[in-house]
Amino acid sequence: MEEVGFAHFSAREVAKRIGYSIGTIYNVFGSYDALILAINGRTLALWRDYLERRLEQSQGGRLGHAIEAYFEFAAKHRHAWAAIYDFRLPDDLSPPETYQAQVRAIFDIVVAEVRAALPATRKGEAASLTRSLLATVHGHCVFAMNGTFAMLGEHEPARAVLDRVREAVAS
Amino acid sequence: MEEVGFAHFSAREVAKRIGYSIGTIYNVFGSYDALILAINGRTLALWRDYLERRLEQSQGGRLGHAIEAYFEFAAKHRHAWAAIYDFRLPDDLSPPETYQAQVRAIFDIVVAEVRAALPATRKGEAASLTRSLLATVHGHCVFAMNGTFAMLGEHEPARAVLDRVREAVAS
DNA sequence: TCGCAAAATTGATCGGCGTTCAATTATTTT
DNA sequence: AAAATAATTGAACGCCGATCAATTTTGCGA
Repeated sequence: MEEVGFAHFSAREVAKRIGYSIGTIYNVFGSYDALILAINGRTLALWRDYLERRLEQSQGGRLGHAIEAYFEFAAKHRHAWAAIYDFRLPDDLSPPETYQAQVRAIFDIVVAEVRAALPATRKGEAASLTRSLLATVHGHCVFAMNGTFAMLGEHEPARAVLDRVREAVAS
Repeated sequence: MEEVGFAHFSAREVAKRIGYSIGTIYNVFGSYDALILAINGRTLALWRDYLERRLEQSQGGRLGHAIEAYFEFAAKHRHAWAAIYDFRLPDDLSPPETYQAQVRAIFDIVVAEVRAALPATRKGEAASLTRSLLATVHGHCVFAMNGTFAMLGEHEPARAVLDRVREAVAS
């Protein structure tokens, strides 16, 4: 996935590379979708690790470092990161609980940082504000990675989104 | 595309539905990627029309109406809208100029609204701020459409993003 | 109207994909 | 060693994007 990206990823190629047959892949994962979900879940775990390590070695400006971690991970693992969003389950299915837990684990890390950055009177907004700020950072990261920002003449997406986050926390 | 979504879209099915053979599709569009680009370009045009009409019948709170238009269009044309972002050209290619012009046309409409909402002293920031706010709205729309917000307990994404936009314009 | 060059259209063919499942091989248990 | 269980295989199916020689349709000058 990392190498070829979501569009050119194939279960057959996975089988070839690990020295098993295509049938074994299906015995283990059950379906193509489940294989993708397993890979994306693993990517989320790597992403959380990356974020945690990046925050460990951070003293001040922790929100800024969290944003940098978001952009850096997406840049270092373009294809694997994009696959998280390129893949969509059929409308009538939800991701497995283990997958949802991975998403919430990343969310929880960021909530703690946002809450710490908020004045005492606003700490109750932390969860709601974090959802919004994650979406904000994600939007900037998407436009940075897919060329939309380049098309519109934006060359400092990380700085732009940090401005947005600071405004929201300070408002 | 509208009907089956990017993942299940196929040039062969298009040929079947319009009563031509697969070969003719390739003679006209040249490649699968070019066909997708043509469809996505058309979706962008529909999107711009939708935005323009929505702003025509708007007196005050025009930025709010623009955001609503973003969300409404994405919801009304889920699959076609998602296809704009699901499709990625090979890394060494840029979208054709006509496609880029469609993107800029939408951008220009929003810049005018942002500029109008900005105090005189800040109108110079309009372009840069609009790029950032478009990314902000896009991020919220993505999380609303792909279930991330539902997973995290956010049920009013449009309200949240309007808060962000107002903060940025008023900051 | 006819003949013919240019343009448009076709669909068989190729290699590759997700998916299935009867057959086979390997492992464990008795 | 034999039987039972588990793991693995890969041919077969229908679909896909892509190609291109063969065919059909169109346009136009004589």
